[in-house]
Amino acid sequence: MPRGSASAREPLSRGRVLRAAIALADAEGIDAVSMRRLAEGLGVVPMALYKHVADKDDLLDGMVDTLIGDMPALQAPRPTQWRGAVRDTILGARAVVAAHPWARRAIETRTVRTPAVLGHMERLTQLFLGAGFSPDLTHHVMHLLGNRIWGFSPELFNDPGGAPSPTKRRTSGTPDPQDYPGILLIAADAQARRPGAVGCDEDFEFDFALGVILDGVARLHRSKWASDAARDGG
Amino acid sequence: MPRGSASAREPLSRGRVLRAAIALADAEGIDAVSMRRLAEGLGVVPMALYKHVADKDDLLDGMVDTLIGDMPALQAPRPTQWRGAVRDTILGARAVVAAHPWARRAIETRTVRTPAVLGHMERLTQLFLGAGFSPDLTHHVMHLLGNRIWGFSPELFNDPGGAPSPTKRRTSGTPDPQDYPGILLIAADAQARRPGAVGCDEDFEFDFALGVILDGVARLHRSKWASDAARDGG
DNA sequence: TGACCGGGTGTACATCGTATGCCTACGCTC
DNA sequence: GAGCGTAGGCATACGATGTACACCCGGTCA
Repeated sequence: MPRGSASAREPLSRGRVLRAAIALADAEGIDAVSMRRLAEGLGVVPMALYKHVADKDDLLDGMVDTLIGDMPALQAPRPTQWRGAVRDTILGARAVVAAHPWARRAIETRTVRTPAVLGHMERLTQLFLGAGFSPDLTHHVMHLLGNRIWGFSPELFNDPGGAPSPTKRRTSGTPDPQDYPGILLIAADAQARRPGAVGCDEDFEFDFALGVILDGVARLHRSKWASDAARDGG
Repeated sequence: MPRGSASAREPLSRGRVLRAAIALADAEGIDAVSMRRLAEGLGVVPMALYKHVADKDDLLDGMVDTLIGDMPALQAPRPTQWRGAVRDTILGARAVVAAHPWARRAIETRTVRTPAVLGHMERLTQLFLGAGFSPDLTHHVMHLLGNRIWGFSPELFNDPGGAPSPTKRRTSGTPDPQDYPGILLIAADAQARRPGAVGCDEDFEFDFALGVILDGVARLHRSKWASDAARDGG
């Protein structure tokens, strides 16, 4: 009865819920995604969502999963091209994550491994194995890449999220820049190299770091690190 | 009146609040740290905490800050020893973080840079600058290290936190291991190398990754990467 | 003496996730 | 068609959380 018009509202589904949640997070940030706000946007009562989603954790997992499901998959590259293929795969992931500012934090906080997440990890793993990397080295390389496989690295100097309101943070004294001459020096240097820019060039930093890592990996691979059976105590 | 004994309770202070919060997090996990639980443990009403802490974010910031303040600072090393000094500094941080399981997640989610955080970053920065790294290269190296400066890297394969209760996660189907042969292969290989072990050898993976990164950095430094003025378009 | 003020108290509110039970419409079998 | 299980949306309610706001008490200082 309270339902203004009993029109043929298309029924909910897990996919529709997840897509609505992603849209809401895109529009208003991840903190705006509460079961109540989400249900409201779908013209439905909050508890209705629980027919399609186990709980809020499952919702977040689903959001991350559908997002990562959108990441492009490359055609099988030639084994000699593994370096470029890895870079392309990771930069493709980076593009997807960059389009959804909430995704970085969401991926970091998720704990379970959903199919799309595993699929992305599997593709990268196959690139290394296909290039002749040993399973052992491949394993270590995946750890070495860490969250960089998702196309992001922690923001060391920038502040993610909104600007810290100036009225807050009164209890802990604001640190004095003069106490950190080294940081000040590299900040000034960066500023001089990119006049007018705010913050660091995250895209450059990411590609730089990825390059250093893949160079190191390539060197290990060439040195037949993989074929040495006994490398540590175990 | 409700205060059982009006004994001379030692007054609260920011330090006492933060130490109590850390102890609570150590004992029962970070989720147990609510303003109410914390106040209860201190024999005080919840709102009393707000006289020493701006809000819950400030509390978390303070916890991280005092924790990082405990990290050991090395004596100034000789410039030729920068690699070992960096490694020791980071492994020292790792030891502190490892002693407080909640710290990893807490550090990741914090956004503001508190004095102790900046101090740790400053010390590392100085190690590179002192070894003759250019400010530019030092800057990139700090980004390259990322969260690894805190002594942890994302857990790719393990599940942090409590075991996922088997009754949950019913909505999204559990993935079939057979769909991920590459991951399965490296997991089986790791299992064969360390029979009876559960999960990955995080300590080894961390040191391995740190070694690859520092090797790459050393090579860049030796190749006088820093002295090339024009390296990209900008 | 009286004003101030640092610090602890009490009450109250908005918001959140979600347990539980009900109600309705559809599709199945007999 | 009669009976009925089931999927999906609804209504209510509970406990927990962060924190705004007003108060009050004991000291210090003019």
